[in-house]
Amino acid sequence: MLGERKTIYDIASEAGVSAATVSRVMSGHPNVSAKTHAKVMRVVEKYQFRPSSIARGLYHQASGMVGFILPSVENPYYAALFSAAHDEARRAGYAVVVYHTSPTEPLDEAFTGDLIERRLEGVLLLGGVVEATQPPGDLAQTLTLLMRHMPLVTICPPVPGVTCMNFHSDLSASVRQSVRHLHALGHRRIAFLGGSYQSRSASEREIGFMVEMNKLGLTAFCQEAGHTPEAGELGAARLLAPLSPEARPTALIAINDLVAIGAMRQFRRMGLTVPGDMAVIGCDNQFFSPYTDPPLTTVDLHPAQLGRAAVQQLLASVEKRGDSPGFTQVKESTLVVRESCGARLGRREIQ
Amino acid sequence: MLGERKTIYDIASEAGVSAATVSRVMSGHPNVSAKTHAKVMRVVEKYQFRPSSIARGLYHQASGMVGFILPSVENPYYAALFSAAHDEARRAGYAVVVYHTSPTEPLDEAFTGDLIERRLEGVLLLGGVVEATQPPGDLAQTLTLLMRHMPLVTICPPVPGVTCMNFHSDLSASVRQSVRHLHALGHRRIAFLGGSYQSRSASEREIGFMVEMNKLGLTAFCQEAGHTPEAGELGAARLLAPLSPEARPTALIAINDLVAIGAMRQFRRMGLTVPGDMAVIGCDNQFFSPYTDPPLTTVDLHPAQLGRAAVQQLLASVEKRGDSPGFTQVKESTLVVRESCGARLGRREIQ
DNA sequence: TTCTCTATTGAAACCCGTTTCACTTCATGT
DNA sequence: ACATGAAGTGAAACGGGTTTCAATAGAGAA
Repeated sequence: MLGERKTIYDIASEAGVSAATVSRVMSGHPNVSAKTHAKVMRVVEKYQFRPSSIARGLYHQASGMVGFILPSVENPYYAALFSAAHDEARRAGYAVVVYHTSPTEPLDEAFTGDLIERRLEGVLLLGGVVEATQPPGDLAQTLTLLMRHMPLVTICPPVPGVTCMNFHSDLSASVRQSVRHLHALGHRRIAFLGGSYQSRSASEREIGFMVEMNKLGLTAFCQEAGHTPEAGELGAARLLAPLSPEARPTALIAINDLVAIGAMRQFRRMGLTVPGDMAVIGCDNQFFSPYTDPPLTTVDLHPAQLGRAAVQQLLASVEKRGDSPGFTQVKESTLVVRESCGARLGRREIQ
Repeated sequence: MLGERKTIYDIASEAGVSAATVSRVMSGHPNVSAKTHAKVMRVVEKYQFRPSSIARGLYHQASGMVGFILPSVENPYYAALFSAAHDEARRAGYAVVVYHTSPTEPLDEAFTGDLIERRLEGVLLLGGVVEATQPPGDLAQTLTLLMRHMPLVTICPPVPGVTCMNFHSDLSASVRQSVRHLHALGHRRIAFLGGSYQSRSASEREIGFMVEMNKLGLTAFCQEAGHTPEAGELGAARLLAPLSPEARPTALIAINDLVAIGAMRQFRRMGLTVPGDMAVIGCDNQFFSPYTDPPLTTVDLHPAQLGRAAVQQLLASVEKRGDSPGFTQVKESTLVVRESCGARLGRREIQ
């Protein structure tokens, strides 16, 4: 059934015209007589002929494709980012090539070499988890080299040493907002859970937490953990294990909603109620967050807006066909208040 | 900074050799003297030269790319499927081009035309939600036409009228297993929530439900709904609204875990406990399912295995370069028992 | 020293659309 | 009837690799 590939020449000779004419018909060029158009279209439809965009790309020196690099699409935050960015690129007629990075597939020169060989017209780097899997200096060098071949837009905290177009959420501000919200509710003992110092996106939040806690004159509880529910569960246990019930924090800010649901499970297991014994704030406002018990207070980073803006910028840069100056644009985040952090009125009121 | 594109001829003349020699060096052809190799590599590295895979593809008539079509990557089930399939394709050296279908972007001939023009070497169709957005007859015709140009593997219930390579989960069996599990726990009044008759994946489950309920001599409660938490919440309300407390089902099987968490939220709102007043079983064993309260009993369809097997089959077919016979392979599913469906021992024991 | 064989290398054709440029028609104006 | 111009069409060059085939150079054999 797989038909032998027809070329524009096959169509031309069967229709009794030249290849140039077929090309004009296919691309909707106006200077073709109605009669010729019909003759050609008959043959085109007979074979379901579609001109090869590979050959076309060779001539135009444009592949019509952009690349998206992301750590994993299984994290719903990246899925939301990816989905919006994808739709935006498709709407503009570009095909989207996806690349997952992982510890076994670091973003090195072998990796970017593939993007360059395929002549992608631009690259969008989604996500800041990447850098944890490889030496940061190498990443900067690899990206800078990549930028010699195509425009690059990143959606993550700026990579030190890389000057490119960058969109990201003010993660530090979002955590500070969460801290102030909890403080206003009467919480004084607040913990931060998740991330690792290797990850820029995590350390940015952690620093924001420290800064705000310090400003309020409070002692910060910090517990490193990963970015998954499992890590949240384990991290919550580690956080509380050495503390007597009176010394425990009364509120917890998780690095994301995944870690938050893990922590909440641990709290249930320990017999702690949310928000009574422990208020919880997550981050990312994922689809499941309104459905946790209690519904999770969280921070919406507006990934869809971020993804769309980044792609628009990328495509503008692609179509300009020249160097684009690097810049950084910060997107505001929004605290979404639900029931997982109530006012501090319970029996363990502190200070 | 965007360097003027170097070609193999530029490299050749600067290195003082012919283009053929550069080509041989780039592709690791053995018959090149060490001296020539070094001369060429010096220039290649100077310019970070990478041969255009577009030009190479033109000659070889192979793009080195496969396409994945899926309704949305925001549903974690598809994300898991996609992720595994992606990694498998990348491991084999193929680039993955993603296409979302949606009501505004139906899988019609304009859509597949893009795949054909780009000369993708194979297509993987992930997901059975697609068909709800367009007339089923058109879908069959479109896919059959597409198969004239490239191998097609689908991961969803077989599309009527399309003979292609197909992998899917036995959704009917998975629901029947859930019914039997609930029956064994003593439940007699069981409801099915979610999906719509337009979706094959949904109706397959619904039929499985009916068949098993009938076999057990029980009356089936069925409530149509979508595939999202919102739909689950609304559907659960609709299901229970007309029923007196005594007439209510004691257990609910949701079409997926998303619908299940929506329903569970509705039950909480109505003051019903899970599993005390209402046992719940979901489907898909999503990452959040162990973290609901109570942890959700669900069915694991092993999407990663399904995705990998499908891609292996697709690539085998691509590399064979000939027609592949259609077939259907069914993947077993596994009931994952957690705490959202306990034994029927409570005050509302029925029959 | 000369012949033979093999390792290396380059010229040219090929893959398949696109576009420029020149040429042929045919219609309109005079 | 003839000039002018516009519309329609085809030949050929181009884009950037790959591969075949022929040619050359250098090594080993006689």
